[in-house]
Amino acid sequence: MTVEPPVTTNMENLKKVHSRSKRDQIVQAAIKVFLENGYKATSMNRVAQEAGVIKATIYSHFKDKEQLFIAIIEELTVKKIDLNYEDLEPIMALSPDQFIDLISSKFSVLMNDPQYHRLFRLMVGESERFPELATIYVKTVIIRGMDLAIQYFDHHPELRIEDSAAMAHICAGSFVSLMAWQQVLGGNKIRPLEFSRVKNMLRALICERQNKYT
Amino acid sequence: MTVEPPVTTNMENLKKVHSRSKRDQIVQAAIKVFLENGYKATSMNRVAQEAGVIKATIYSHFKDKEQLFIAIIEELTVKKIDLNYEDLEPIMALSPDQFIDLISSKFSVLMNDPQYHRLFRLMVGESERFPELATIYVKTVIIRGMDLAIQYFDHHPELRIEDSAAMAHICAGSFVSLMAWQQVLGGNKIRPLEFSRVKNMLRALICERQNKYT
DNA sequence: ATGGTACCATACCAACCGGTATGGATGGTA
DNA sequence: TACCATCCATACCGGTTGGTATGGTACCAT
Repeated sequence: MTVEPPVTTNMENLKKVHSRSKRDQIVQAAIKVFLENGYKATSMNRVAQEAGVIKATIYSHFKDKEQLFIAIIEELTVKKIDLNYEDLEPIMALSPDQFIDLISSKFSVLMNDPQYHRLFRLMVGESERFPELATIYVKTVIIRGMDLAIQYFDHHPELRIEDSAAMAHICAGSFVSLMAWQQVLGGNKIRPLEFSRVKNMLRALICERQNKYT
Repeated sequence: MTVEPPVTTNMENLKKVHSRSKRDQIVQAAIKVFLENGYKATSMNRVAQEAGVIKATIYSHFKDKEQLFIAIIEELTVKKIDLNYEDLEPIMALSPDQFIDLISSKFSVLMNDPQYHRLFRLMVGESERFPELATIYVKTVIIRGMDLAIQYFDHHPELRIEDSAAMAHICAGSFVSLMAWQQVLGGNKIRPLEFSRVKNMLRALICERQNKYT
């Protein structure tokens, strides 16, 4: 399977031998390999090769494979996806139509990002072996995203939404599950369901509710 | 532990007469070990030990590890979950309220079944390495379940649902994603969201729509 | 120069992997 | 009785795994 390590002396990168850039090299390589192969099927030799680094160098920055894995998951969640807390005021002022457009555009990005699909696979697949990482993912990605919708619904009593958290979940869950079964599980090749159809249906559910009471 | 001595007449089996119960032992053990550890982290030695069988016996029934894995996934989908096609007539006659109760009760079972959570983890986690298995899962589980809801909405034009497939997805997706982030990812320990709240919100969205036009 | 640090290259380790081989025990069938 | 397939037990195979050891090189601050 694995080929013998290359004999190329690679110093093509910066001569900065200081640790920070080396650590980043390792993390970036580990992200790629872990996302492609999962935890158990990823070998440290492969990570070292991908990083252009010797294996002992990895172990001088990370205690073991598990710590490296934790580091890359944190990199992919708290440091990257971490939904930058934009000002809430202008968002709260949006019309329901505009708000649907806003969150749709955010989920649409995830729909079309193969790397995010791999992260999703990894988080779900390893959630029993690494429950603390699943917790990080829930806290930094899921809850933060849903809180935005909850606040919006709470600020718009004219929508007559009795349970804003449940409604926020229905919105977010519809989009996430669409990505899961269409992109991650490959349902788009069996029975495609357009993102816009779900978006429009959600909009109808929310906005026609509004009309009913105005 | 205890081996069943009497074997019923297995006529349908052509080649191996004595093998059926052994094969089932292996499959059941493999289900347990694969669901607990994932594909790569499952060793054939461990499966053999769990089945109370020697490793060579496994290889006399299955060509290799991959074929055994495929067999257990098929066992867990087409042969087990396979939503038994009950008569559609009585279901189509249900009121929206009753229909929501019906599908809620079905998803509620999955919500509280740890083995199904593990199957979900396995399917999502291995969907890139075993796309054909993900396809089986989509065809036998997801699509069959959604078709029921699609037909119901199509049979109830008074609900004024413009896109029955999108609506069916919103219902199913809301429940599945709830299981995913509450049970599979452990969100219930961070921010619990009751199944009944989502159910009631969905009912409100569907039924109040009906009232509006009657 | 000196010492310290960060890295590379290679080799090495015990443990385990998927899978096979051999040889003996059992039990049903003819 | 003899046969034959199934299964057990053990040992074995080449290869890979996570992780370590050794020894050497380039750099940097003193």
